[in-house]
Amino acid sequence: MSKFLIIDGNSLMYRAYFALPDLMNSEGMHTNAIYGFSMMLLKLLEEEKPDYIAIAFDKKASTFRHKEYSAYKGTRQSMPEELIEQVDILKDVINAFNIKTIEIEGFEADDIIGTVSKIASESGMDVLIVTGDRDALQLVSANVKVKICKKGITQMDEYDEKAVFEKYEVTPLQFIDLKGLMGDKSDNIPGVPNIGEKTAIKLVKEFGSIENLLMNTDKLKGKIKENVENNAELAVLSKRLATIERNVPIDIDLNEYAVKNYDVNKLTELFEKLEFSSLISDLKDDSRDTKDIKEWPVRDFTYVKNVLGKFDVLSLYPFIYDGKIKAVSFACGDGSFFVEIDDYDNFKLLNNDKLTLIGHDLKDFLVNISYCGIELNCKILDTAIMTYLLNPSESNYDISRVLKKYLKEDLQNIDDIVGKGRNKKSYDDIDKKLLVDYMCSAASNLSKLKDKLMSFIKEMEMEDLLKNVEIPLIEVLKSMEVYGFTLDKDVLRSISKEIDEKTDKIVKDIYDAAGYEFNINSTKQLSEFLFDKLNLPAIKKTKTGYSTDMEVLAELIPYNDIVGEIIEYRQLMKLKSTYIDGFIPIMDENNRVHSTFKQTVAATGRISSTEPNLQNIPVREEFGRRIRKAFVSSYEDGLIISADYSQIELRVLAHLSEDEKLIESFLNNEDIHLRTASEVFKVSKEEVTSEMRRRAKAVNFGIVYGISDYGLSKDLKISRKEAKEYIDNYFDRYKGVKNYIDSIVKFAKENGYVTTILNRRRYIPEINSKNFNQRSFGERMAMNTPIQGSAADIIKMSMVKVYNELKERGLKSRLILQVHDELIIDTHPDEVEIVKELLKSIMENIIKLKVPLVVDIGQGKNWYDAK
DNA sequence: TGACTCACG
DNA sequence: ACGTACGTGAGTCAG
Repeated sequence: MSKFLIIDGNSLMYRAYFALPDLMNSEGMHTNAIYGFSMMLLKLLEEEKPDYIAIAFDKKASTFRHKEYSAYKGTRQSMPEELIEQVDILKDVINAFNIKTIEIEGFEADDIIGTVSKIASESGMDVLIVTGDRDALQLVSANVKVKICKKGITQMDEYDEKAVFEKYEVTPLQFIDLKGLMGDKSDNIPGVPNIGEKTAIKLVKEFGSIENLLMNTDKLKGKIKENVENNAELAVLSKRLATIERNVPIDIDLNEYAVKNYDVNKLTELFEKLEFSSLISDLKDDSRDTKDIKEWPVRDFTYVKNVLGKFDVLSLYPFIYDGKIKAVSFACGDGSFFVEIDDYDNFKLLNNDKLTLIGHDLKDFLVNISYCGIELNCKILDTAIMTYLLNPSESNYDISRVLKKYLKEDLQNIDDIVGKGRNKKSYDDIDKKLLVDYMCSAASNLSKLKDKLMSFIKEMEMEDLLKNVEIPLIEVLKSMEVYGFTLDKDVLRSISKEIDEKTDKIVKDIYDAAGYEFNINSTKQLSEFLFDKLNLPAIKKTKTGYSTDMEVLAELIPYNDIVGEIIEYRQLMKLKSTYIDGFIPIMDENNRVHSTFKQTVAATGRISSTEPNLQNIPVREEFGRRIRKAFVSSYEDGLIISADYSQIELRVLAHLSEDEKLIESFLNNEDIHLRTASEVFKVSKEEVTSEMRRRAKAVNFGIVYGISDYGLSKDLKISRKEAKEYIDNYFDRYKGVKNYIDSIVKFAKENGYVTTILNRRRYIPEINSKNFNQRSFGERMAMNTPIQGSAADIIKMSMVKVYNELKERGLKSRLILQVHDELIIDTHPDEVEIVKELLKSIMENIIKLKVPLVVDIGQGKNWYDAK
């Protein structure tokens, strides 16, 4: 926990002045207060090692207490001449220590200390108050301690709650009552006449507070009773005067009080003038010790420039806050340092093709600066992606987790520094020291992390995958994100209107049928309507009640016409909320939406798309498919060109399994589902009906997913027995596939993982589980991952090549989207033919498999027409 | 925040 | 006997 040291400057200055003999330098200047103060400061810094420090001073002005009691501090003598002449120099010394002072018009140091200690302790710091005044004991709490000068200038007593109670037998807050009763000569607080420390302690112990005492004076007797009763008002006033104000209206940024190295040169110069030779030698010793450890590694871009002249590998870790890069930490052979960002143009310094930038999630950073027009041509390496390759099933690749796992480095969690949700701090409120520490340790560990990860990657033979696919893909995805997909708002609006009209009618019908109004979006209320009101049969249960999903509703259609309307309502609401209401507000000034593509999320190696998800735009149903009419080219008269791999997963399966029949089918460019139907149903291809083909298609899907009779039976709504027959027939005809599936499951059981064509690896610990479900799940993953993952490998390779080819040829057309087996190019009208040729030749030839890869190209003025 | 539902390959 | 098809992301409700 951070420690905030706050010093009562006036109090310590007086203490030093009175405790030391009258020292003078050769110029005849009095120096004892400065000397003593400096001694105390050095000692405190060394012993307490605070993270933050501030020194409070009284401000010469009438304080609020004078307004209440004109005699307040009336007996105090004015400051002696010999001390006055030291004040300004002392403040120079403090300044050279790089310590900030706090003075506020109208308030005493006490009140500043009371307020600052409250703020600091409330923000979770430990506070240590140093003063010569016992009054401060009232500020002691669980995380506030007070150090009080005892004798001379070096001896101090430290008080926590327990120590206060042990010594004075009252709580810190009762200290105020104590002073209210006994008064204080030095502050001229009157108190109650004839009540001294002894009596005051007795009374506070017995009654708890002055207020309670005054309500119970009947329990007192003799002189004490008389005195208290006659001076009730005085007691209350005294208490108020003795109470340290803890809510002084100050606007304070605790970060500004982070401990910094003192300015050795300035301090030495001052001490020389003051002739504090012993302190000068202390100073030098200390500064050597602390310099390395406590160096405040905050630099600017001039420093970055110097570093870049010396090193060709640089680690970078940015702090992106509210979409802006607020700061960056760098690390290189010279150590690590932190730079606040005021001008993105400074990043142009990194534009150097000899430079290798190591980062963790570099795309975030590159996208961010790209929006400001800055493109870097340096080489890059990304430790997040490396970690993902080593194990793509992790739930996240936060830097703190990765460093802990691979380097056993403990890094504070960034959420603890910045805060989360409604506790998120404003940038200025973030503890700068923690942030700098966090970022510098992140950056300074990246290079070591990279080495470690690289050794594992080489061991697993994933170096090619990393260097030829995943790393180059960063720039491709960055470009896709920054470029965006252009939408036609009018198309969205007109579909929206159409949906509104339809749903208005449907909602009325449903309410009429129910006889009451309810929220159709609520599964709970909908199931009450369906299963209680209409008494329809509840087919499926969920954890929380009866299911109302599509499968259930479809079966309920024959029972009541309203069910059809409910289904339609659901579909329309989904379209409107997700694809229209969800998209319009995120369009930029050029009518584009910018998705974020995630490279480290899908365990199979696929990329995913978020905010918005452009990989699930409707296509299966005609009405929803019309949404795609809104996805247009950014160019006047430009086209959307779509290039999709035909049956890529089954082709991959043919390649991996080397199944003769499957290979033959693809070599002959057959209708694959038709062929499967003729095999499974043991008829000639001419005899295959559309229903048979539909079922065979489901069987093929099942094979890719890791087949089970249960899953197939559910999908086709046939008996498990029948499903099992299909599967048996399939495996009988496609023996190569059967062998492959058996062998991949066996491999996974023995090795604990499976791999793809490019050696991408996924661990499957579930495969040896004793739990049947877990184990079956593992087996299906073992079957599906090499297929889905290899397809992902292939299209990723194509993306890199298509992107580079468009770039090298200086074409205006852009790769803007990937949907697992499909690439979308926003095509300039002059480049339609070249783009189509380029796509087809690159994608079909990106890798040589045992079957050909076939790419279908579509084009149109929008995505709908590009099919 | 988790559960449900549904959009895609 | 067991009881899920593989991989994702987003909107909505309800507690």
